[in-house]
Amino acid sequence: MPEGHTIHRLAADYAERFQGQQVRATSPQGKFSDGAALVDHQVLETTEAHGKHLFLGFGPRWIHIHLGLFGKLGFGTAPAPPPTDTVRLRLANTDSYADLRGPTTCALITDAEKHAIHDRLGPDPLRPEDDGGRAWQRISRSRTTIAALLLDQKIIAGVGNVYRAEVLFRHGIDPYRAGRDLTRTQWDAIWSDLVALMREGVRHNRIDTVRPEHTPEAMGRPPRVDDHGGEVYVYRRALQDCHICGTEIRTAGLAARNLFWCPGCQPAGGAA
DNA sequence: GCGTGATGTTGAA
DNA sequence: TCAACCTCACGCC
Repeated sequence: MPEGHTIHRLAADYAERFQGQQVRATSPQGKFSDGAALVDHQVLETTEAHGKHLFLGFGPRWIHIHLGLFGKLGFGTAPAPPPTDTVRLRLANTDSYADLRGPTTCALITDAEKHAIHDRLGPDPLRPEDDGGRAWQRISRSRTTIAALLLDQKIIAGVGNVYRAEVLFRHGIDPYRAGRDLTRTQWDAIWSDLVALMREGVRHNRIDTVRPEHTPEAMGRPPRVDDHGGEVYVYRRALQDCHICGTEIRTAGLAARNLFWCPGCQPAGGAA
């Protein structure tokens, strides 16, 4: 279940196992048989991620992968077991295999098509050359809520529902505040925080957003068991008490997703 | 075994 | 705003 950090991690995982080598490519499920046939026995030259989009470079063509909500990648050591019939794409070499299941997108594309995808994505906190200033130009002019803007991949690429909720909490910002009512200073702090949080996410392959001084150990609470594996302040903690101020965490639908926030720490119209 | 929901996006209404 | 799509893990019977 992927936000941008997962995709960057997967790009590195593919590279580590297959880059510079010929791969065997198959589509046991059959939905990508033509594409797999075209890259079978080709060398995987490079891998790349932009936001939640993953690109595997085979000469002039790319495999474009988007996991969507359900997509999963499983890596393993050879010998690969017989694939189940939900495997959209299996890459394999003598040492490793990688099984892709349930992606929203798995398609062979040209360089031009890849460029078009980059062009419609905003800056990605995990791409070193990307710049949050580009996002600010859109946000500072928008009447849309900051919570909706953070999920808009045209504005900022790679942030998903967990990072959205958590970064707004960390900066004490009411999710319903309009983009144009943020200050440049607040946005710069959010962007640099996302850069740091998502880099940690790539490193540990999970989302942890709780500051050291707020960990259960530091606050004398029992160890946290968040069902998604990371330590967070508000994501999926509806009706539980905020660890910082004790207010009940709230949830509501926003931009077709479940939003979580603490009304105490993120007051409406409040200063951050 | 069945129903539900999930870290996402697109396209039609 | 809503349905559609893709898969799987979990809770409940």
